[in-house]
Amino acid sequence: MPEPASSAPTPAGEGALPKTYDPAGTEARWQAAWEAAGAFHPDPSAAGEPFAVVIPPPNVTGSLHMGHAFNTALIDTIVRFQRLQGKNVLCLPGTDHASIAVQTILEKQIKAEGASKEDLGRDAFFERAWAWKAHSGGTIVGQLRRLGYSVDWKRERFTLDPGLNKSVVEAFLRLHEQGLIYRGEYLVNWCPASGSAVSDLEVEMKEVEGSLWHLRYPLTPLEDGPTGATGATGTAGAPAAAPAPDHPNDHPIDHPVDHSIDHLVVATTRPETMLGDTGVAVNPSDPRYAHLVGRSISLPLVGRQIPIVADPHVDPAFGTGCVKVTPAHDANDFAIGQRHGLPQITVMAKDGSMNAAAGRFAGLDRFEARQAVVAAMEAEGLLVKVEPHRHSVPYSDRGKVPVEPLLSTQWFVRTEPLAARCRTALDNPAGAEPRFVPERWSKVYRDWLTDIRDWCISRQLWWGHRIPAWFVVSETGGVITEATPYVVARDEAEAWAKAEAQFGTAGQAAGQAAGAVGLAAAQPLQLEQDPDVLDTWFSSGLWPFSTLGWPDSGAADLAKWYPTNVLVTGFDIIFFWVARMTMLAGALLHEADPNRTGPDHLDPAHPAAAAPERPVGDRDSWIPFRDVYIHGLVRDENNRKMSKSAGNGIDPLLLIERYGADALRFALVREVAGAGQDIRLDYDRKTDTSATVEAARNFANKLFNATRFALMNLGGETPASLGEPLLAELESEDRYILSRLVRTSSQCAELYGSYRLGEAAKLLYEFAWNDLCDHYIEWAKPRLFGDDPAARTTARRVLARSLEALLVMLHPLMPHLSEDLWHAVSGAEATEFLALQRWPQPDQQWLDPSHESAFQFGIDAVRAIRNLRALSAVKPSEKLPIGIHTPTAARQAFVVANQGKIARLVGASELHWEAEPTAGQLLGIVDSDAQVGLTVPQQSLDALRERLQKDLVKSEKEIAGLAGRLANPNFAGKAPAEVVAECQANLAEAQAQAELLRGRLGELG
RNA sequence: GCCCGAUUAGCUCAGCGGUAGAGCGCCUGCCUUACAAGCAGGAUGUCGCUGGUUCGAAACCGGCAUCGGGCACCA
Repeated sequence: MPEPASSAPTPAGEGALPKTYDPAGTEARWQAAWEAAGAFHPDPSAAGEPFAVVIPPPNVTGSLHMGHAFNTALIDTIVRFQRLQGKNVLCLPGTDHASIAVQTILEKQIKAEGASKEDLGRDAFFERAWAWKAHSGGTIVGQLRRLGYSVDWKRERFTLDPGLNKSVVEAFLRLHEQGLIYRGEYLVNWCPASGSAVSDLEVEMKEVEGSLWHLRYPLTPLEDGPTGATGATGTAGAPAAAPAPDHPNDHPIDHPVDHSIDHLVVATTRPETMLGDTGVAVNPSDPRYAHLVGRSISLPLVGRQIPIVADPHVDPAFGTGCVKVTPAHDANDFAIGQRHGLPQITVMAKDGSMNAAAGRFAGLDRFEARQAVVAAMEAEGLLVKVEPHRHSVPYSDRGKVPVEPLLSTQWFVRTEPLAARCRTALDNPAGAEPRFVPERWSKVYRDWLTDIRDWCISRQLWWGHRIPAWFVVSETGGVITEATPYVVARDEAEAWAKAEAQFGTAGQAAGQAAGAVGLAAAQPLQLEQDPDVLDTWFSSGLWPFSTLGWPDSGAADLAKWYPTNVLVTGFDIIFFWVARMTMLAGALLHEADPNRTGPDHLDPAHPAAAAPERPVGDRDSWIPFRDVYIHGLVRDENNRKMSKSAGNGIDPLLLIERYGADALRFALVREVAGAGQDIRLDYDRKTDTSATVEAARNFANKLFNATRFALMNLGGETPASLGEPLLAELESEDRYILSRLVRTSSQCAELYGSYRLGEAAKLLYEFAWNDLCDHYIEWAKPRLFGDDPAARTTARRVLARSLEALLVMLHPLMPHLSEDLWHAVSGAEATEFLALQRWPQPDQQWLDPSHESAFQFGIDAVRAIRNLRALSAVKPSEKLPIGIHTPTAARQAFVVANQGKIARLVGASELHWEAEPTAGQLLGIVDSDAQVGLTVPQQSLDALRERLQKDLVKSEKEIAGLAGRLANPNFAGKAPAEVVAECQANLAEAQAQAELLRGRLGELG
């Protein structure tokens, strides 16, 4: 016995064995053993087809929930299966720094201490952040280990570690060089709570009950109206001036031009933004207002003269058909403003309060300002009405407050060229890249890549990758503005070099070095690194290659394992993550060329360079993963998505402690049969129990006991020492289980390989519980318990083979249990691992459906007898004479050959067989060709009669259906011949059975 | 508004052209020396509704209903 298996089954004779499996000790032991042996630390130069998965790095925001356990169970099942296929498997773990989420947590903590991050300063803040990372990351890694994740911990990465920072900087630099990153002032989603810009994806629309305020905007009288004011909108006048004469419908006759209009009414959900209005827009084809286009409005409360412009965006049917235009605070207005050259006036500060441009409202919070503006308008008699209005408001995912569209200078990734490349890959005629499983998600992915908007990647945060751009602040008076020139560089030294080359005057380098030495240069060069950091998803987007060593293309891991084989993740991050990875890979690895010069050249001396890896020239092989397996979410007992924020998450460790990691894993995977569908976990919060996981735990225990039984009956032998079963010596149940084994091993491999993991789990469950335990072992017991050495050896061989193969196949799903039991059964050294064995290759000769069906008759006959016994009043323990009646020679032979086994299984004092039943027996029907009979006192026949009646009704119903079908000439004419034949056979069978049933009923009276 | 799922036994879900399955639960009986976390036997469904295609539909197509999700969004 291997030492690690202290609580594992031990061969008979070593004293009392536990009757139940105790997962806790076993799981911890094997996790330690695997890791100590480096079992999952692959060598890129080793042989074997590469198979790589990078795990979705969990955020270091606390601990993992059931969704992570689910993802882990799926990935680990896949990679363990591939390892059993003999591939050189890398499964790379890591965690994500989650800028905004972690910073939010930390700031909350700091605030609770009565301070701010500015009070602490960057250095002290980072100390806290890294301490937090160590704590949370440690918890997470501990949880992943506890699940038995077969990842390579030596390659564990963190998105903010130095290696990944190098990738991030390099990626930024190259994208910038390619013109795919730009900086500029645009309207961005501003989260006042976190004080940062966020991307479109981090904004969630929420329906709220708001109000629609109708405000009166007086027209500036013509004589006062500085006609020059309309000059800026000159372009707008042209299309709006006269409705096209060839579109008479555009000019309804019941809208006579009203020259008495002296004001317009606009409707808004955000009255406070009126302070920043720079125009009012109407639809160009709206006859009510066409004549006013070009006139001016005197903006109330502010007094600014703003033009009336004509813009097709305005829906004449909504409200009054007049829209106030606030280009600096609304995306649509921004676009209108651009089209008409309207100024952009920002009236809010970055903390969500009103700024100086808001005049007397300055300093008020945006929501206070809303009330104040409404009150002021009302006081001036300009509030026409207020209507309740249900509408969507953009909320910040993290900050949980409405985002403010705000003009701000930020960095952006130009996404369209990247998205176009991804769309092309998806349209690859040789097969979509990546291939989504289930396929329907590719549509979601494509839709998002179509009409994509640029990606704002800068964040006004501290925790994250600092943007590798240095501003030449000496060019703009020592401050950073939108106009400040900058250089993008790998580090500060390179930044200085670049800046000098572009802007340099002699001496600034010395100035930098010496600091205090003031040179007489009129304008010494001053550099200042951008204080902002990058969106976390920018670094996550590099994950499949940054973790493998990119941009160092001499990296052996990159050469061996890129592109990875499959990405396994939830549908909720297809946009955030999957699409970002493919887009960034497209920009950074698309041109991958082994001959390129510079730091990326592949050193021909490196072993990876010579290894015959997958062809680099493969079309679109830059796509970082061949398959994307999208799984559902874990929902709670009330069908709600489990999440931290909803507070309904379940710590997987609770269930692991109660049932074991293998049980939890098996339960999660078994539930996933319909790939991509959400799974519901029936978790009882009061008792911390789950029937689903409990069932899996019971399955684990069943396997444990089956192995215990085997060990007690293999006489200390192992599959290897016993040798292969010999075909000539096999008995019915041997033929049955071996044939089932051949089919199960190939079906199961097919299911695992095509990500139908739930089906694989169910298949193995049935094979183990039904075929092996219920049927094989029970039928083989007489030989195993008997004293015929030859027969016993054959049964031992078959049992040992089948059980060992089962444990291998089960290993991806229940790694610890299978590893433990495999050691016990195989007698393998403690230094050997099931995890590194090969998928079973049972002898194809064993496959024999005719033997399977022959044995199935035995199963059916036993069941029929047991059923009959249950109906009779005979005590279960009482042995009695039993007969099996069948005219078929093969079946008679089967009964003869298995007489003792069957007698044992049905509690027969004597088992006889005859073609026809003898009189005086209580008879049960197996099928039209076989009956079973008990010799019992004629009592309690009512139950039997009832049963037979029921069967007869069923039979007759079947006959009616089948006969009806066959009577239809179209059926006989059009259905395939084999279907018709089958139908006829079924009918004959049903008729024969009905005949027997009637006979029995007749006898019973 | 656009797109996508789901609707099958009491519950959770498979099945996706040949006439309905599993697990749990339920009923009955068993401490049968691997396992009561077990064994044996059993019951349970007009497969959401409605048209159509087909010899044949739970499955394929159209419509409807209910539930859920995603995207977009007019002040």
